[in-house]
Amino acid sequence: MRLVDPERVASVNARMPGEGDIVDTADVFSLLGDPRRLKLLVALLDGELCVCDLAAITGLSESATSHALRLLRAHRVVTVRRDGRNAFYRLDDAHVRMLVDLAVAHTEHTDAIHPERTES
Amino acid sequence: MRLVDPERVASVNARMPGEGDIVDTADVFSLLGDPRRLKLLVALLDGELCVCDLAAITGLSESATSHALRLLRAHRVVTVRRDGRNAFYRLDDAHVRMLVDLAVAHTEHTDAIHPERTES
DNA sequence: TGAATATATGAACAGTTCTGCAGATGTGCA
DNA sequence: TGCACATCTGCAGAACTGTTCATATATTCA
Repeated sequence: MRLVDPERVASVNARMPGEGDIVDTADVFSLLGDPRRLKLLVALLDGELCVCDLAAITGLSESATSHALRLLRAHRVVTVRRDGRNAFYRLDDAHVRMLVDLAVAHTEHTDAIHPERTES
Repeated sequence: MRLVDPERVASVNARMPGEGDIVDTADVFSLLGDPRRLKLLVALLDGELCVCDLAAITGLSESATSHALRLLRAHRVVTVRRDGRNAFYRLDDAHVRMLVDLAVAHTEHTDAIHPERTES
C-alpha cells in the first residue's frame, strides 16, 4: 500500500490520540447518537426528573426508558437519587452537558442536513 | 401513566427542540460514534488527505475507508476534491470540527470512564 | 488502445443495538 | 400482611451497522 504524502501521514500519526482515547470519545458520541437517549439528556439539562416523567417526555415506554437510563448510568453520564418508589435521574457529566448544549444550539439555528438530498 | 411533576414536564416539553432537530443532532453524534470514522475525522482536522493515506492512518482497508467517507460525504461532513486518480477529502463542517476538537481534548486529559467498572 | 492504479459501489454476512414482554425487586399504604 | 405502584432486568426478536469480497468506474501512462 503506497502513500501519497508520507510526511503528512507521519505528522498526523504523531498527533493522533491513542487508540483508547479515540474509542472512549467515540463511546460518548455513540451514547448521544440515539435520538431517544439524546432527548432524555436534553430533558435532564434543566435538572432531575423521575423515570415516569422522562418516559412521558420522550414518548418511550417506561421499560425502554429504564433500559436507556441504565446504559447512561453505566457510563456515568447520569446518576440516580432514589426517593420512595421513585428514581430521580440527573445529568452528571459536565463534558456531556457541554456537548449536548452546543450541538442542540447549533442544530436549532442551522438548516438540517438531510442525507437523502445529497448528490451521490 | 401518571406524572410526578407535571409542571416541570410541561416546562421541559416547552423548551424541547422539535423532533426533527433532535434526530438531526443525533445523526451527527452517531457519525462521530464510530471509532474508525472518528479517527478519520481527527486525521482530517489538519487538512486534506487522500483515501489511501487515510486508510493507512486508520488501519482500515481502502474499501472500508471509502464506505466510511461516502457516509460522511452524504452528511456533508467532508467534501472531496479529485485530482487525477486520487480523491482528497477535507473536513467541511465547522460544527463537527468543533465537536471533534472539544471531545478529543477533553478525553485526552480526563480519566476514561469504563462501563465495566461501574456498579450495576 | 491496453495495463496498472485509485477509488467507488453493491450484495451478503456477522455483530451489535433497541424494544417489548414477562417477571423480579423494592417501597408505601391500608 | 397483602396489594398497588414504580422501577429494573434478562431474554428474544427485529432492525441496523460495518466489513469484506467481487466488481465497476475512472485516470494515467506506455
